[in-house]
Amino acid sequence: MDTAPKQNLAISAYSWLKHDIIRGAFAPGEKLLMSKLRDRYELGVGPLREALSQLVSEQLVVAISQRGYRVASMSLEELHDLYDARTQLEGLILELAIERGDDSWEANILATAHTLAKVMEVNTAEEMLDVWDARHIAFHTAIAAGCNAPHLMQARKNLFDQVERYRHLWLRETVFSEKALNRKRSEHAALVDVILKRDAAKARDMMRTHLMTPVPIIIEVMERHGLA
Amino acid sequence: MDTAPKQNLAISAYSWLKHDIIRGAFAPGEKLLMSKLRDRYELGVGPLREALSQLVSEQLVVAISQRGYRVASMSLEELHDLYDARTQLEGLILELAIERGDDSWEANILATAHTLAKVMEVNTAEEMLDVWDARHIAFHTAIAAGCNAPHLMQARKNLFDQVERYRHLWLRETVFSEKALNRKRSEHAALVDVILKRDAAKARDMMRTHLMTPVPIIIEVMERHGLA
DNA sequence: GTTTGCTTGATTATCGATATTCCTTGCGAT
DNA sequence: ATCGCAAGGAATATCGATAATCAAGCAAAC
Repeated sequence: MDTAPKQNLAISAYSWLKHDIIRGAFAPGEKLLMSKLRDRYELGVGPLREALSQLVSEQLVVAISQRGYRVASMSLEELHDLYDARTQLEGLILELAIERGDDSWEANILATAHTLAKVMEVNTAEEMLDVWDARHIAFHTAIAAGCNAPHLMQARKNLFDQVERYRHLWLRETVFSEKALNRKRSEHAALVDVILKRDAAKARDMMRTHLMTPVPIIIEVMERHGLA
Repeated sequence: MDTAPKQNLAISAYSWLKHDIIRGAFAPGEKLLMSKLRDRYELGVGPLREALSQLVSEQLVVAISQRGYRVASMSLEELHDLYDARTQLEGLILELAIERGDDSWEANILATAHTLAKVMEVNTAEEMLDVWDARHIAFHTAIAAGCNAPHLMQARKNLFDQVERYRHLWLRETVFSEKALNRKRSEHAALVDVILKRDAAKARDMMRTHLMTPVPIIIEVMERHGLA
């Protein structure tokens, strides 16, 4: 059967708002007028407030009582803290995964790495970006999943959602550069190699370096866009 | 001036609901009828839905579209995963804190440890529980704060909020037992000692052991209460 | 010239009413 | 007896209207 989940408007509003905030359709710090949001999404204030409440929990939006909602601001300081936290957490999770991962974990890493390595047959540039990013995320998630700790994975996802606004700045620079893509390709191959050899210390260091490479590019883009 | 923050009803509803869920006023898995919540807190459905949305983000409540909200269930499986995640994360944060902590970090640890060690002059049993718990949390938070990574601290807090329902089961058993309290006291003293010596590996092991001690007690209480 | 207070328009916060969806129960057919 | 289905009751989801609050502009006073 066609099990159309029939989700309620608050959930839809949440998805759309999150998407638009991450993609930069709303500027950091921008006030989110209920009247504007009503027009844009054709929704009542009820569902909107529910969606915004959830985004406040995720720290993509800040609420000021009696004064509505604003998009969370971005700063170099937060960028550094986010990537610091993310790098440390991903390193921890990777060590656990190497300690705990089983055969199907290894198989999934190889499968997702393979899929990621051959993103070729795409049409438009936007599609390229979406496809590469989705497979890139799937690859890293497959690695992390070996830690066998759902709540650590949840914490990882929370951090990732927060960093995604910054990361998206980097993505546009990388995906459209053959050179940058090739560099990522070889980094991923080296990572897989070390992980399958279960060399935890080396894998952790490589992962940290790998995760940190976007930071200088993001800083450059932020300064260019006057965000810093 | 008396800066009464004048927070809106949704925020109040969030605090009350969270408090009541953690303290077990609503059973795990219990359906949260809007009509009942309306009566209990004397609020409209709007603020309630906003509060519940946030609790869904924190995974203390689950929402099923078109079918309302339920308190998140509890299980031995989740208990083990939560404590695993928490222990690993707290260990990571402690290592970072030992590497990065400065003089004022050390001072705060000593200060909060001292305050925790002498919880004596309390009146009622309930007050004892609240005071001891607050100081206990302050002590551990002071240790963690040395990592100097706000977003890791946020991830830590998220995990803590989720574990608090389980932890509360343990708290009632521990705080009212002079023997258990003494054991915690000496563990804390030993922890402070090792931390100030900046012995990261040993400190991490001790911290993990310390955090894990409640687990068997919680399992016992859960089985007694038919939660498992 | 700066500050204070008032007025007015704009915005948020909340509730009650309505529409939609879900769940149970009971009846009839197989 | 069991299954399917329809009807009624219960609960959720949403909107529009109203009340409460805030922000800007102007005027008068110091």
